[in-house]
Amino acid sequence: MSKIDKKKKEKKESLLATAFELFTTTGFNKTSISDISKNAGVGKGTFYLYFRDKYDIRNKLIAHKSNELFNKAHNELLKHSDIIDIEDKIIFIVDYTIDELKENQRLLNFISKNLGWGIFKNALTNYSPSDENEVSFLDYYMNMINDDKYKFKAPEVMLFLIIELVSSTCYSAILYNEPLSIDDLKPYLYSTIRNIIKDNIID
Amino acid sequence: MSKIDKKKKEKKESLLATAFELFTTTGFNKTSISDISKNAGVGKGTFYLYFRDKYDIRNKLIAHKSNELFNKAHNELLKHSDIIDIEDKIIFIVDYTIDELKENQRLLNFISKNLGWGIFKNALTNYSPSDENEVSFLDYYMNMINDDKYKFKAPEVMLFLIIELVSSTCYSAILYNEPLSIDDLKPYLYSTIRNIIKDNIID
Amino acid sequence: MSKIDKKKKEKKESLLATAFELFTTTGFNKTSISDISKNAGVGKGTFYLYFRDKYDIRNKLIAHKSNELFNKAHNELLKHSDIIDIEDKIIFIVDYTIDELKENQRLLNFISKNLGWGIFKNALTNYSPSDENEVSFLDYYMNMINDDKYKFKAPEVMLFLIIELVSSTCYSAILYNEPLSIDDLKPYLYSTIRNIIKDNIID
Amino acid sequence: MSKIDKKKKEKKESLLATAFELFTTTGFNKTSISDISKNAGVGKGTFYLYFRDKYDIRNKLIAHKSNELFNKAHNELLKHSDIIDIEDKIIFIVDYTIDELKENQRLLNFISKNLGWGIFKNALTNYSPSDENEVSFLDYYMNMINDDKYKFKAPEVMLFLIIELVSSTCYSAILYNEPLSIDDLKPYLYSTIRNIIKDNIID
DNA sequence: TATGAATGAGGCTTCATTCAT
DNA sequence: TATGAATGAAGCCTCATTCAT
Repeated sequence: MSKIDKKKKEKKESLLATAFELFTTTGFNKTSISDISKNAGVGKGTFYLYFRDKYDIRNKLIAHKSNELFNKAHNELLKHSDIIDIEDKIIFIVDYTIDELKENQRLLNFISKNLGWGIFKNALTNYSPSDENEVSFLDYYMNMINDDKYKFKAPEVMLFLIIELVSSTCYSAILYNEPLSIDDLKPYLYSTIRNIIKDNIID
Repeated sequence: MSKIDKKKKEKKESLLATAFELFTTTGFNKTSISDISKNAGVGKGTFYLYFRDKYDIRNKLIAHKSNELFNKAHNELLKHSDIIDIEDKIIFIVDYTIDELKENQRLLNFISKNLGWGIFKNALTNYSPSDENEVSFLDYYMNMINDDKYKFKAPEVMLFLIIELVSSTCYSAILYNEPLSIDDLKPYLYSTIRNIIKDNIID
Repeated sequence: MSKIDKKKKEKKESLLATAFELFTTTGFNKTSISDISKNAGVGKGTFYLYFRDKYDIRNKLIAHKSNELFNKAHNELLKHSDIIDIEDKIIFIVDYTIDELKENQRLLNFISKNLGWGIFKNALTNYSPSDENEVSFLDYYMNMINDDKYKFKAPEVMLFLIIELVSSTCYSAILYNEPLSIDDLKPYLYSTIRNIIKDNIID
Repeated sequence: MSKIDKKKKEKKESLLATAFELFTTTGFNKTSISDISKNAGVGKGTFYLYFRDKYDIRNKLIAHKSNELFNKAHNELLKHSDIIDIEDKIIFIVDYTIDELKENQRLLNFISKNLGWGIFKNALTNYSPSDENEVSFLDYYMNMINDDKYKFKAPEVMLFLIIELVSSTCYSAILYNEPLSIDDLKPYLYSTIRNIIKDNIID
């Protein structure tokens, strides 16, 4: 990579990092492009060389951060060869992700406020891993489904239900302990998830 | 009520109605207080006599509209004396509400974007019915729980799970048919809800 | 007129006067709305209460200034009851106007750069004199034509040719003495104008 | 010409052609140097190697295009050896040029908006024909004057009057048919031109 | 010569809020 | 109470120009 390309990448990453920082502390609406540029140490015009507008950089951040999150969980799962059932695998990933978000509440806040099924799917589907170690989550999920000993009626719906349930309940539980703490919530949540999965098995 | 008080109420209601109209068509961010006042037929300064700012009127709208929604469902349920089990009652309310939102997607859009468990609970708890016919949803729900033949471990958590699951999945399904239409989703959804309830029964 | 209306009129006129001042000294392109507001002693937002944008205020200025100019000439002509022929009348008006512009080169610069037949006609036709002493130039001209002892083939074309000829040649002659001074140009110009008029007489 | 010089000329001409294209379609103000460079297929910095700024390239374009126009008319006139009188020659050139502009209204728009006597004379005087076939219009005109059977009082003033009259009236007539179409205007225009010329003859 | 990334001044416009009437 | 004129901060975005490569 040439010296110029390296500088370009640096700038872009500086902008992304700064935007994330500001979005999660100050809030998306209250963060201006001016703020982002200034804090990233680049000119205001430079922002527009890399992103169309505030929404553009936000969407790219969501895609990036979501995938990062799932890749971490995925890599962790790989280390546990004893987890075989899909139920257990999904619970593991959910649990790992929840714990991550518990540690990084700003990330949770940012993702939750912005991540619906639409953007989520879009982010995970369109995301082309630039790093070899990255894995498309949807591919990974479908492989998991296919490798399982059971067949499922509607795996996509199953994923949809689980993701929406987890993301919306965690938001409130982790950030506000409302109506109960995340640790207290977990048993109910996981039991519900297992039920969703069982419901989907074709006998 | 004096003539002056009537005029005051009229103005306030005109502002609320206009704000709802504009929030749901133009969007919250793109609606200015100027727009609201102008369309409500009152002066811009008048807005500030009744509401602190845009967020204030939005929150009041959410509380109002949410409760309206649940009251409609509640009144409808009263007509069905044959529905006795709490499972069936809850499904009935959810189903009725979903159908309402299907018919009024602008309302869905407005509420979903803004309604998390926090605001929801706040809205439903703090809402003091100004009309005799209105009923506090939380009171109503707790009565339903107590009247049932079963006892439940954590009724609030149960409600939390159901509300979050329903509201987040419906948003995507009704508005975008993603990942499937609301009618196709219903069986999965209701089955999951029944499981959540069953899980909570104390044997 | 109420106190408020008086203040409004004051602001508007301050903006118009300042804009004219800046357009004619600094140039239209180099004048920003910020400049106009600041120099007019009003807030930037106030500008937008009275004018849509820079082009709006410019057009209103052109209409206003053009009519002012012609009204002066008209009023002067009224004092010369000995000028009877339309040829003489037109020459008088042209001559008077040229002399005015000679004294007010900034006005000339402003009008010439912006005044084509289209805007000119528009300005003079649509201009509704708010002052009793003002007269619509086009009405005035057509009256002159009708009152004359001769009939004319195409009075509008005649006016068109004269206006375009005068305005375009004066610009260069007055402002730059190119290719000759306005005083040296006058004989040629007036002779040409008389020829244009004679050409149009229906025998 | 070396290969490098040829490439340089290519770039310059590409810039000129692109600028003309953009100025006449998008408008001078709305065309940025970025647009010009990009569409010309060269780097933005390259623009500054050949032109000082946007005004510089515009002026060069005016000079170039104006002369091109008159050269075409001149070459056409050469084919008509039967046109001898200066009156007829001038009318021929004017008529030919008007017809050209009628066919190329974008060119008319571009030139008219920018071409006053000052720039015009500048363009035609300073223009050093780089091509052998090109002729300096002013030289050509003065030759025509000297060769004629009559002597003229002020040939330059005569030219000035004619050019300003034609260019300002044509703009409105060709582009907007205001106040009449160019074809309807021609008789009045040519008659006026002939009068201007006759007025200038020294008996 | 040629490039195009980087800059930041500067323009336009909106809008929440105030306050004199 | 009710109004809406006035404000100016703040946001967005463009673009001429420079300069390291």
